[in-house]
Amino acid sequence: MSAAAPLDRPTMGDVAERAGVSKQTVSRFFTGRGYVGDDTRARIAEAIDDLGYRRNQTASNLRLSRTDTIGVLALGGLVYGSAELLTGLSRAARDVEFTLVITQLDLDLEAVGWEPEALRAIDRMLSSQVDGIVLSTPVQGEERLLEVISPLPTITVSERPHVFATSVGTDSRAAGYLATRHLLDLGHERVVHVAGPRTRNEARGRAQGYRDAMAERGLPARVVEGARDWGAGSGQWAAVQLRASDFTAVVTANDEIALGFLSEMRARGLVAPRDFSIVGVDDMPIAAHFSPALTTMRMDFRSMGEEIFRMLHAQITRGEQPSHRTFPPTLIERASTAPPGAA
Amino acid sequence: MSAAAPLDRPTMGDVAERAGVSKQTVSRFFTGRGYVGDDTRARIAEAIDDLGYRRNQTASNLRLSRTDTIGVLALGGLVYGSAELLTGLSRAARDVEFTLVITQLDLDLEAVGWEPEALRAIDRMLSSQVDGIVLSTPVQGEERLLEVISPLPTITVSERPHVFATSVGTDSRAAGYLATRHLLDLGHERVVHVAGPRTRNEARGRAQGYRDAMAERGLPARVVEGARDWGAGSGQWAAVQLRASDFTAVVTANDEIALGFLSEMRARGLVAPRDFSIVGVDDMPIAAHFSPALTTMRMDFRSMGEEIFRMLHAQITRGEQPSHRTFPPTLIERASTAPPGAA
DNA sequence: TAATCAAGGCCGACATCAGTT
DNA sequence: AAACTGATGTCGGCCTTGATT
Repeated sequence: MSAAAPLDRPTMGDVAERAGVSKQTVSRFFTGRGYVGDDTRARIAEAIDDLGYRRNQTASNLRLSRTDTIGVLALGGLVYGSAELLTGLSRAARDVEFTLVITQLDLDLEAVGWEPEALRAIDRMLSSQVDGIVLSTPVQGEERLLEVISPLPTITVSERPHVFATSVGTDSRAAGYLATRHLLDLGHERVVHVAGPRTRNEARGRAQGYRDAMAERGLPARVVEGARDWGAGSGQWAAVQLRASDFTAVVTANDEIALGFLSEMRARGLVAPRDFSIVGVDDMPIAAHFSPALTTMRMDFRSMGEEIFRMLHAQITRGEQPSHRTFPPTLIERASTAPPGAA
Repeated sequence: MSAAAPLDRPTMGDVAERAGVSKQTVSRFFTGRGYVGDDTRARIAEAIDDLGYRRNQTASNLRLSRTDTIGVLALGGLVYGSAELLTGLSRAARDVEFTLVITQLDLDLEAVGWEPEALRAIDRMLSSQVDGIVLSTPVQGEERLLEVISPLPTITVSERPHVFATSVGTDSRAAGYLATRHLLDLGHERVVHVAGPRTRNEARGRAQGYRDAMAERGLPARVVEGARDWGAGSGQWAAVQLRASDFTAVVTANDEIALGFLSEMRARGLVAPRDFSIVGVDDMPIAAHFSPALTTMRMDFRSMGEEIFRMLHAQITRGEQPSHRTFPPTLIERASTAPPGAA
């Protein structure tokens, strides 16, 4: 059993020899820095074609101390938001011929001990000479990771400004606030909130927005904590904790949790919006197909991903200073909300 | 506006100088090839710590013509299956300290003209000296991509064996077949199939399995084609095409399509399993929270991702020959299926 | 003989600078 | 002076060889 035979790829020298020029000229052909005559250019192009030559990026990386690569550290599962964010990052990276090195650490962030693993991943990225790093999961404890990364250009997905890094985030507080306001404006007073995983900044922000909106009206807040993930199971579990008399409306930390909540309530014969109103957060494509179609806060994760990449790229290539930006959510009204007692 | 100041990282030479040894000794310290005395080892470790030294991976890559990196080309959206697959790949890669370079091309595979973009992405990966490539989306036309990649170790996610590459896939035909059999065994005879995007091999496999099962019983097949993606909208659209008298049961190409179908039927006052039975494919976590809980074919994409990586790694490090493997689906019975006319 | 370490060359592309027309 | 090309050195680890204890 032996390793696969090394592929003997042609080098610039081979191309040069075949084209009857020096390898430096071939290098100029590729980089565009310096003159290459039309005649020479044609011969080089032909030689490249004949040999099936392809530039060795690793050699270039070493020489230039630049890889045109950014590292993306995605902590936790690839749920809707993170997947969309990755899509946005990918698209923007492709526009400027950058490559994404994605490390997904599917760790339980609610448990302890995920940090060493994350630090190892960052260490590997730094070794690989990535030009910048995106820390794509807002989570308690990210500050320590950012310190390690600095002074490399860094962006963290976060709602609050950071010292070491540019930060970009959805405005989770606004999402929670606006969702709650929507229900209050419909006339609901007993509104509860089903929170997301407690170590996630996004979950905390949404809960805070809910609390602020309730406080504004002088109404008591009631938050169901205890979600271990962003899944429907958490919504089902939360529904089990509540009695129908406890509330007339619910704001859930995201759409999937809303689905689980709806499903459990339906098992008890309670359907929205007849028996209660419900608002989710995210506006996943499937939310429009829930029964009833879900009113929710749209978060444009994809655009955010694109913007994140562009800001990081600006830091890398133009030395722009760290800054902060948030993306506002939008209320999407569907069938799951109505005034209380509308039946 | 100038580019960010280059970070002057220490090199092995700096470490060597500080530790009072030669850089070759420091290299041995890292690679483990050759002797390094305990005394020297300790001094080197200290110097590394003092300087905050980190190995430059790009230099190593160049010298060794090996990057411990594999490229992953993900065509189309990051839907449930592909996201789970990535998670499996990531996990297995981490076990052996490999890095994933993921290129997600969010192209419309139903449209023409996506191939050049895919070829460019592959070209970039080959330039970066990846040790192997995973083509993670089963799609019509992948053969041409595989030819370009060869003779680099390659795995494609596919249900059928390939000439150039190892292939691993879910058994979509079996999924379609078993889902249909389940309905037939319950006593249904008018069973229709809502197909997925037609350029996807998985969609075709599932449809074929459905047809085979129907043919086996001498029953006429009816397939609703026309889905442009794997989303719930496709299911809703399909439901609009059908009259209630057309069928007593449905097999949808995946769970999301089933959700859209359920939602549209409910709008017409028809609910499963009272008025019709329905089976999905994938067993997304949310499927258990649909109303009714969805009977579906579980596809273990995550394990498949892990296995894919391991097979590719075996090819890379031990020169194993291309082979083929499929992962069987499992029927998960929930509340959406019942004998016909069970109401 | 085994353990330990250093000197020099090499991977492949690119920058610099010198040289030619 | 402008257009064009080639020789040499460099990026930073790692391998080979050989010397010393």
